Amino acid sequence: MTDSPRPRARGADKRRRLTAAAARVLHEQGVERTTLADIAHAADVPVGNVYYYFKTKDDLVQAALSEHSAHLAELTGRLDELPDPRERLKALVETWIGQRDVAARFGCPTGTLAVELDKRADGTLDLEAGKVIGQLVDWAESQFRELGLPGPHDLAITFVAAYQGMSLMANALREPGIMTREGARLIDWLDSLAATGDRVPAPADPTGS
Amino acid sequence: MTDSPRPRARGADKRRRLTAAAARVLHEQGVERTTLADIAHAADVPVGNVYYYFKTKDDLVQAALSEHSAHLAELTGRLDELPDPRERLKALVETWIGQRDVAARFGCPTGTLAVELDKRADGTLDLEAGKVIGQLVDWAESQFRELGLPGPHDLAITFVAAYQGMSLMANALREPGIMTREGARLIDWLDSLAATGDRVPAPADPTGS
DNA sequence: GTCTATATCTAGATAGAC
DNA sequence: GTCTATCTAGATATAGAC
Repeated sequence: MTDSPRPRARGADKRRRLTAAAARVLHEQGVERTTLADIAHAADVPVGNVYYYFKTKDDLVQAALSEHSAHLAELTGRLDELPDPRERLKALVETWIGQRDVAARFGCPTGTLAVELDKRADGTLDLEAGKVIGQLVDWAESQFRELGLPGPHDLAITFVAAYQGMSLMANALREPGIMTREGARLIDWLDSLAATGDRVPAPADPTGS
Repeated sequence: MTDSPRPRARGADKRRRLTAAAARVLHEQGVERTTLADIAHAADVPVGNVYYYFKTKDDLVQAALSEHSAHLAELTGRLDELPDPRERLKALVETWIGQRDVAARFGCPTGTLAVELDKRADGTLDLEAGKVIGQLVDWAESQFRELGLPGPHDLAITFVAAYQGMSLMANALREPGIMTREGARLIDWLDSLAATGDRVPAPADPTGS
């Protein structure tokens, strides 16, 4: 508030570098196998200096999750500019297919983080990754609702589950082609929706599809 | 070799207990967060004694994977007694739904293990969990082939990916209901197959499963 | 604000007594 | 064959010099 002569100019830069490095390295190596030295080295910051910007390792994990969340928000924000909700969903699948090589090597950044954090018994970060996945579900649900499809929430769950499933399989079997084939199948599924019912209401069919 | 008066009677028992405890605890806590003391305690074996049965921690992880593989083989072996391949697949999905609570808390044992091991850069165990998933894919592929459906391998990938996806989502969002709803959807999908193409012959296929 | 040196703690692994 | 005591490495975190 007082006139501080921007003493944190380079400091903020280092914090940003550490956050970006954490997001990348934690995705590649997982939380438990990654040391602070790994992140510091990737960010080109002296090891001991990390604690000036982040009090604990978990704070860095939280920062990485925020990074993923912001990245997702930016991506969906761009997709929102497309006029048709169905085209937005299909474009998202295309994005995933485009990242098939990294998915086959390291899996979905948020999904694999969720798997690892869910193993925690203490209530520290075990649900934080789930929130980011929930953010994606919410966005997808909005698209399905805008399309007038019945059960938009369940459709969104199915949609995101398909992405997580194909990412895990591509990763476990080290086959990027799984992303391509399952992605195409997912797009077909999006196209098939409402082709059956067409009209909006859908009397009383909670099962959908 | 000589007539040893079964000195390994209790020894073999302890090894079995350690393997079973490893499978359970590694599923619940993950590999990196689980200590040898955790496994020893769960197996009711003194901590230092573990090394008499397993040279390294990774040996215990491998033993847990073998346990999961054997469990899967036993399960599919029972399903193979059903006359119709489609019923076998549907019965498997029912089994998964029946385990929804543990899936929502800890995820699929093999799938979460695969996610964690895939993060390893060294070539130690990073592909071992993928082999167990491949074992499931192979079994499912046999069923689809026996049904005379085109592209049985890809169908098997889709099938297992759906399972992994719904397990991960149920786990990340802590909602067992996802297993129920997505499981029902998966069964509907199985029923819908071949409704399109009707089955092309494959009348007497000697290779079939 | 930045960084080095170091304290502390934990877990994997081993030596050797019983 | 069983178990205890201990060694050692490495990682988080801190104290304090610059």
